[in-house]
Amino acid sequence: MAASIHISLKHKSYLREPESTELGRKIISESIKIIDALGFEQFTFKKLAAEIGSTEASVYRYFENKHKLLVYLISWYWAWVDYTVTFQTHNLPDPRQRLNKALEVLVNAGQEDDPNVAYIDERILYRIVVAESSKVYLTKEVDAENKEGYFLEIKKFCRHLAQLVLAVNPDYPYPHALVSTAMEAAHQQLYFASHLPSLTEIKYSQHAVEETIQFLKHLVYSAIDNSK
Amino acid sequence: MAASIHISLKHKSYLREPESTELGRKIISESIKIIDALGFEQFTFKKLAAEIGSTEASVYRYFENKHKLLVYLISWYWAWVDYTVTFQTHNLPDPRQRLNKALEVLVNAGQEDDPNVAYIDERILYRIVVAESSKVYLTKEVDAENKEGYFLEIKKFCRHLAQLVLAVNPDYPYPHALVSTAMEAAHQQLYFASHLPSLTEIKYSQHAVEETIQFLKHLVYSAIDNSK
DNA sequence: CATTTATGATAGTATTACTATTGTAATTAA
DNA sequence: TTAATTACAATAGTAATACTATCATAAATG
Repeated sequence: MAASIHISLKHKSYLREPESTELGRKIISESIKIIDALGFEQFTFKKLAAEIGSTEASVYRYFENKHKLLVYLISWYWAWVDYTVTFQTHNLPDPRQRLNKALEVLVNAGQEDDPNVAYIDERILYRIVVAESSKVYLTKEVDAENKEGYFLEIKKFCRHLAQLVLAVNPDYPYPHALVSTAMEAAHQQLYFASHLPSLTEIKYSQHAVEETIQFLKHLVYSAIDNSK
Repeated sequence: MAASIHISLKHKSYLREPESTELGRKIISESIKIIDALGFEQFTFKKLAAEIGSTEASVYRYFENKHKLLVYLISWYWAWVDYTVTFQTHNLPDPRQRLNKALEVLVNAGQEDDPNVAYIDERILYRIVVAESSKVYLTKEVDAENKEGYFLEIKKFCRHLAQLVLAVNPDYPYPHALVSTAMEAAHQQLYFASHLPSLTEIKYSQHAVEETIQFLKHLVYSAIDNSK
């Protein structure tokens, strides 16, 4: 198990920093469990407050609304994945090895003993990311929230992956489009495997993650190696 | 302009068939406009009823809730795209030509004079599909709704595209995963181009559609042609 | 020791997401 | 032609949601 780390976000989707207080950390850890159990639509601050033995009003002192809490969780996740990829590719000399490892982390994140944080269960958070993450930007407020910097972490990770792609082939013309597609596909294919299996060849089993990695690697390298 | 067509769905996301009455058709056409204008979260049956000069209770006789109305709209869209692809590829002899055309329709749908239906504005519906379609299956009810057949249309179109892929190369191992990825990517890349431009090379302009088609064709054919 | 800060307790509001009932005009069936 | 069905509008009402506001108090800080 890696040493304890601290992930800090570049924006303020929160009103008060949740990492800094006991109540704040309970809000994070318990909201992860409830969103996973009920889905984001059925998740309310009232249910959360009841679960942590606090009140709605107290939760509202940390986050303006549940959407901003989701933004926080998803941003935290991308910052954490970015850190994990940096960490895991650190000593790999070959660009292909680095991209391989990055894709493995992208699909596998939350399954292994990556760097972790005590009050966040990355495995459950990963399920939330798979099922709920597109809801953070598929709203009418996307442009305003983008200006506030709410998507800096996902953009940073996208840039990071795109650089790994360009290190393999500097002539590939769509590095960001390719990796943003792969980032979404990683989660979607796992979701399809367990809920809409006729949309994918990936089988819902203990090998789903490996199959998804295989699919993504084939997709990504076929595209990269087929340029110039 | 193609002859008027009738799209009928295989499931009953509705309580009463909206195509069969004046009020039903008004519910469909006006809900498309309001969801596009306000986003799905801000859309309510009360606002819809006010706009069409009816009442909430009357709208509830057609759809149990707004989620099922969205399921109806998105299902209708996929059935319509499937029909359009069938129509447009009908006389093309070469498998690559057919797959090309299918990808063009996928990205372009709603921009051209495809087969249409009087009370549905396909261009506006297309914007809804881009921004809201993943919300139909990213819910806790996905398995129950899948059993009800709510996703038959998207699955059918996925199967259709996968067959076109296999006609090009029968040895490609992930036809469904590839086309479900492409279906999502088509919409996502257009959305990113206009709201999160650093996630893609596609520029928000009158050429965004063409650039997306280029990207997708490169992605799909690289993968297909790199097998066996 | 004074004061700020964090939280809890409680109350209240507007909106949402419905359900139920009733009256009536238009269709359809006998 | 009349009787029965249906489609819809009008109205009322409920429980839950998504907040906002106020006040008291305990704990931390200066």
